[in-house]
Amino acid sequence: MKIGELAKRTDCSVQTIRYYEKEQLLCTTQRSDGNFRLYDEAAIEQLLFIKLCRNLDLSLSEIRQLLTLKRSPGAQCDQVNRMMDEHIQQVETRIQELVELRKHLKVLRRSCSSERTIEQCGILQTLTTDQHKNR
Amino acid sequence: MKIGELAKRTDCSVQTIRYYEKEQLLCTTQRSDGNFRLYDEAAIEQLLFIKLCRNLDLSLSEIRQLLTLKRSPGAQCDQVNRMMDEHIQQVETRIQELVELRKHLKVLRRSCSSERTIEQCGILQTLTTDQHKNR
DNA sequence: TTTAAACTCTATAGTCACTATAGAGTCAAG
DNA sequence: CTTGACTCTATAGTGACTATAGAGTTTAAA
Repeated sequence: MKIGELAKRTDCSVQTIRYYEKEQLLCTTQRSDGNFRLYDEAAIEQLLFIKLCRNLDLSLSEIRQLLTLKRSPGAQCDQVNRMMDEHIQQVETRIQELVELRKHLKVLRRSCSSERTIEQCGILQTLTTDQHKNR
Repeated sequence: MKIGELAKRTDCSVQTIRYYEKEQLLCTTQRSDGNFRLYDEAAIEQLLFIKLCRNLDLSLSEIRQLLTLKRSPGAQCDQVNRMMDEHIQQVETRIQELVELRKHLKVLRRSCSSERTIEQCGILQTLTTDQHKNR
């Protein structure tokens, strides 16, 4: 299977696959006579695993760690658990930040209506006034 | 006031100030004999305005638009309102995504406990099994 | 007065996870 | 044998900075 078919079967772009290889998330593969990458079914598995992790917003570095761990089945899985806990914490924090942000944005948005000129614009006025609070 | 003092008074790094100048968020300033940038109080105002907008997660491009609008006080402020509405929508969407993600992560995390080996690791097992669902 | 420290300058590279492009080579069908 | 679809490598771009190198400027102390 050449890279194009792998891309199609995993719904991943060709460039991304090459990028993952460079980043050591996929092993270097056999090459054909014409220097084309050749993949087997295991490559599909590996790539789908990576995609799944990316959907969970894990970084490539985190995924690299997981892949390494997968290769030592006897080790304790504390490290996997710790990574997940940290990751969940990061997501929690980001949600909190965004909820706060949304609140601010809505307050700000309510301070203006469409019929005004820039000069009267409640949003710009609020922003301009708030500058001074930040000093 | 030289760039270092401006940085201190706005709690902004020197590099960031130079970056904003390059990106046309701050005007080019007078220079001293030794080619140092010289700022006045208005620069503080402008920079604080930018910081405030960045805290609202507005992009530099959005902020550039706001700054341009601020300079034409007679114009209608529809554009400001529209930008804010779009921005709020983006934040909403991202919050929804992250809430979904958090749910997935928590389910996944509950599938494992610390005393297991990698081989028994519920997280890795789930991820490895889920691969197949995605095909 | 020298010299050292602290500041400033420009230009460039790095971050992350890709995406896009150029320019060249490979391969199968018609 | 040529066309078109594919593949290869290498490089640059994204956004909003951060970090570095190597040079010049200014201020204060020795």
